[in-house]
Amino acid sequence: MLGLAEKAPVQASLTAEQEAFDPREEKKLAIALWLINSSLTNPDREEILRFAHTDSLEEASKAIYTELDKRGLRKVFEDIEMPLVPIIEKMEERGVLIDKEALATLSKTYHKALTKLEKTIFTLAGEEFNVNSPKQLGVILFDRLGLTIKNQKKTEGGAKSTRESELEKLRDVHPIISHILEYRELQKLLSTYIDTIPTLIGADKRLHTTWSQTGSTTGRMSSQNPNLQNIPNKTDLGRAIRNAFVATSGFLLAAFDYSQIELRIAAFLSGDKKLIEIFKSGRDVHSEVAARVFRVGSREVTPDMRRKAKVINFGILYGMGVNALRQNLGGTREEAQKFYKDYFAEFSGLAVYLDRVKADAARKGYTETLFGRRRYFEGINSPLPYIKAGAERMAINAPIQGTEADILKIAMKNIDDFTKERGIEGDVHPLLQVHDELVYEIREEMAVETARDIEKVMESVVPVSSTAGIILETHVSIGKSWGEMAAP
DNA sequence: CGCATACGCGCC
DNA sequence: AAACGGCGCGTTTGCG
Repeated sequence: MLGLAEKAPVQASLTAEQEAFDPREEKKLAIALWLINSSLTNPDREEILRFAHTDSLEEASKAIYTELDKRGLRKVFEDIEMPLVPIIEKMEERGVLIDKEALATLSKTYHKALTKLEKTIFTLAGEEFNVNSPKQLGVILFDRLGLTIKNQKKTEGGAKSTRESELEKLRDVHPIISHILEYRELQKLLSTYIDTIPTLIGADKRLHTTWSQTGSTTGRMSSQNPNLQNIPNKTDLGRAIRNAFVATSGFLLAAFDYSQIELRIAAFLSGDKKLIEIFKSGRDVHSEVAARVFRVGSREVTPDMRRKAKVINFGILYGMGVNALRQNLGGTREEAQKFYKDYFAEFSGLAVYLDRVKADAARKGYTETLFGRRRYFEGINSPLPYIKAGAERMAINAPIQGTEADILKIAMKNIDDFTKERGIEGDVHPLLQVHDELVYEIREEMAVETARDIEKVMESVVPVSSTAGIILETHVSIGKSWGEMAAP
């Protein structure tokens, strides 16, 4: 059947030199290359060789390190990324203990509820269909039941979207909607977490994710098989999954998170006087921002004013425009426009900074974090407005998210150093990194004391002289599981 | 049948 | 239309 010429294996043959090249050196090369061009996430050997237009790793090595120095990335490489390599290896090796029975219990409960919801949905729809299929669901909702949404969002492929934010608009229009939303939630929790995690547990009853040190364009880490950076936290049903992430006997879990770290970074990178003052005051940032934008006293801030301030505060970090702001706030375009204008009139230092980041990115082609990590932007000078605007949003976010990534990576190293200095490496094990949070397993009798020390180590990662006096406030909580943690 | 894509959604 | 940055992944669907 198969001719010999067909299906010839397209395997790149390894040269003797490539065979002999130290795998650890190759791993370092991959990291160096990613620092040079962070679009190349998780670069493989092929990418490394392609960069230097060679089939010799030795040659590629020279080219890559030369380029690393040329772009001023040596310090990021040596001081941030290299020390992290063995730490990540230890994290992968140790893994995190999973309470399989807890997940089995959840599975039973949620499957029962799911089946019940499905029945109700079929009754309300008047027929059976696959609720997991957006296509079939769309037919039921928009054709058979004739439900309509004004300004109905379309999907990439042109179909009427059934995503949550659209269904929310129909919640009060038809009783099937709330059931579908509940069904979606349970289905997601079961298929992605509750019924999948148990299949990935090792003989040691622990979950060993694979961490990617070079997994994002901004400097962040990523996690795969499974992704432990998106374990549910928002809803009670989802958060219950965290109860299954437990400490080994004789240990406790300790979670440390940097409070509002991205906004703090935006404050000191921009040098915005008022935002800096708010953080230095130690008060609630969203309330204080609301007070200033709406020109009321701190005590006169209503929950709705705070909510709006929170939306725009987060939006800033992502380069959000007026339209996206309106989308999030509800309300009219004019209201959103006024709010947007008032915000930047008040925080003018932030406005100037954001413009400067865009201008610098356009001029130089890249942005830099506090520590010099770079991200390049293909489309920053594109004649196509939407391409340029897209690149500008990424450019605004990159120094902020990237500085956060730098800080977390340095924190991991400094905590590792701290435990070695104390001679307690065997009592303090890093388990997880979730972008602004670190989770450790610490020997029970020393957990509280050590947690307080680690908290201080984290707050000292960047000297206040570099943060305009803003403290990188860190919160710690301790518990037997990731789901039931409390301040010590 | 395996694979890529569309869609949707979990986290920060 | 979309209009907000960064990830990984499950299910469905259509294709070869």
